[in-house]
Amino acid sequence: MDKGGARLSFDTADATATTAFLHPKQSLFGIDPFRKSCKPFAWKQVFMDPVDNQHVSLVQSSSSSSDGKRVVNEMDFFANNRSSTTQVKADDDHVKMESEHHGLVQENNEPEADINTGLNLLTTNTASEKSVRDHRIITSQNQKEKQRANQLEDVRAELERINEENQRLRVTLNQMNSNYYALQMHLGSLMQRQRNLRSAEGSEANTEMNSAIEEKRHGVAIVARQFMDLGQAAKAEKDELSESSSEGRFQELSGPPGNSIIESMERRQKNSGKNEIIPRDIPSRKDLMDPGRNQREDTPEGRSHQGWLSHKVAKFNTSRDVEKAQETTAMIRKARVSVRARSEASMISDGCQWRKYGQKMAKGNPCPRAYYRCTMATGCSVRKQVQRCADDRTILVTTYEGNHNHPLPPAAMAMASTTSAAASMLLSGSMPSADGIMNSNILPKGMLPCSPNLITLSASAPFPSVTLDLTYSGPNHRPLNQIHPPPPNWSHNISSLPHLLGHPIYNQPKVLGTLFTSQGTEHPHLAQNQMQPHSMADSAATAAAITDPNFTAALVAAITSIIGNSQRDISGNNNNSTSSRNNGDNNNT
DNA sequence: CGTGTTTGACCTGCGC
DNA sequence: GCGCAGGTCAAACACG
Repeated sequence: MDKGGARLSFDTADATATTAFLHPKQSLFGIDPFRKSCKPFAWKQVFMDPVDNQHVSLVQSSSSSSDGKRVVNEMDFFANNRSSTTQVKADDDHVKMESEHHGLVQENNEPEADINTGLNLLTTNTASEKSVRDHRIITSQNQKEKQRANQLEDVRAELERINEENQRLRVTLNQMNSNYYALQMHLGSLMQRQRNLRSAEGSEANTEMNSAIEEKRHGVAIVARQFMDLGQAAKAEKDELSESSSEGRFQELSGPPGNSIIESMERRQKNSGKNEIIPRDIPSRKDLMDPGRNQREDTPEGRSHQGWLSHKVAKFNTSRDVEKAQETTAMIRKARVSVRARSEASMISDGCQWRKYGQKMAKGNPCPRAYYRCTMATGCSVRKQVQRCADDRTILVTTYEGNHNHPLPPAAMAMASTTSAAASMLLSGSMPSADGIMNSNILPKGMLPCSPNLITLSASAPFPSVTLDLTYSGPNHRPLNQIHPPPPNWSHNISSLPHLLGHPIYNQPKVLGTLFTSQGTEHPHLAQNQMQPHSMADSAATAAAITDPNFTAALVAAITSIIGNSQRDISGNNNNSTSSRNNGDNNNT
């Protein structure tokens, strides 16, 4: 029996249920008064073995037998562990309690059984002793009530504690799920790139790749850890890793998906440079952490902050590399994820805190574009633009840029992870070649910006972007997970890929292989080289990421979060006074 | 008085 | 070089 007592609940055949809380140190003697009032000769008894404090018995007496004998039912809950025997004896008007009674084993349901309640009480028929016995019974009942109340409070407190624990675990689980989805996509992109490299390089490169695979395995584990702790911790981790591993490759593998834009851009640079090694551009990272600094970083003072990887910079610090690094910086900074959602509110709730720093009238749109900066941490580089769609003003287009350098609240995790994963997918998973998506525009014209498609990739200048369309609520629009036949031009239409969602069989490398094969070649590298600007492989790789059911789940989580928050936002904004100065803006979400 | 918003000025990149 | 458009800055302002 549990140390804190046991809760016994019986539902006997005659529909009487008795519940008692027992303390191991206490033997209980309980008589059901209600039942007794109905059936004067029926009673129940619950008691505990005083010897081992673990033996609990229920004794039930019934007056139903026609010959006047009581039928006693005993339930022994610990019969297997039983070392001493407690006997139960029922009598017409009293319970005889004997002192220590050992050695006699009485079978259940045996009438005329002796009773040993273990209370060490001697009972007779004298009035004084009866009153004493009654007093003890009452005292026992009072104690039982107190015990019960205490137990209830304990249980209640325990329940609250468990509930809190549950909430924490749920939050943790959500975070881990999001991280998992992002990681999976990241891994898929890495494997795709590995495949390309393997085919492109000779046996020497293959040897190198094998070591990379080993590093990758290690790196992925580290990725998971890093992704849980974005920001300085990840930065420090990278620093540490860079000292103990082969240089560039390991770093790119160990980057957390949250920072995968950076990694991806560097990968892009590598690939575009025909595998030449590009230095990890320090300003680019710094730029992400503090974009306002990027205009000042040309000064020696600005460069003085680059020390944490200066030994690498010196290694590859050619003017060409610097130039490429600057391009990388720009690309990283420009990589964007747009979210289209229907909202009456001026801003969708994404769990972060934002400060408006500007507003501008954009050409071709009567609605002003608002500029926000994340204020959850000093130096956080994330910015977002909020603008209503010109064609449908109920649609709010929110464009995110950059990576948070701080832990996110649970409410922000879904959106942040989704946008980060989308950006990662855009910049890495779909980029087997350098020129792939950047020089192509996968989208058919007219996809942007108000199409009802879920995901839209655009690599058109000046920066790559991915649009998550959450306006899928129309009656003519199908649910996300519903299976659709792929449209004929699906390979060029990433936004139609959600039509394939719901196929659980996909695993990204297989999908990639299948897609390459379906293109008519089994050699990814060959396929890549044969690709048109509207790259099939690019599309396929991205398709693999998007069609991953896990990505769907991440998206759905984000959508749910957004919709829920958005609706709360709406009601919240409706409560706000219609402040003209705020122009309906509510920065704190 | 601190915080956040507004808004005109300024900067930057790009196309011509 | 010039003009345009997007993006950012920062002083002024409003609000609690």
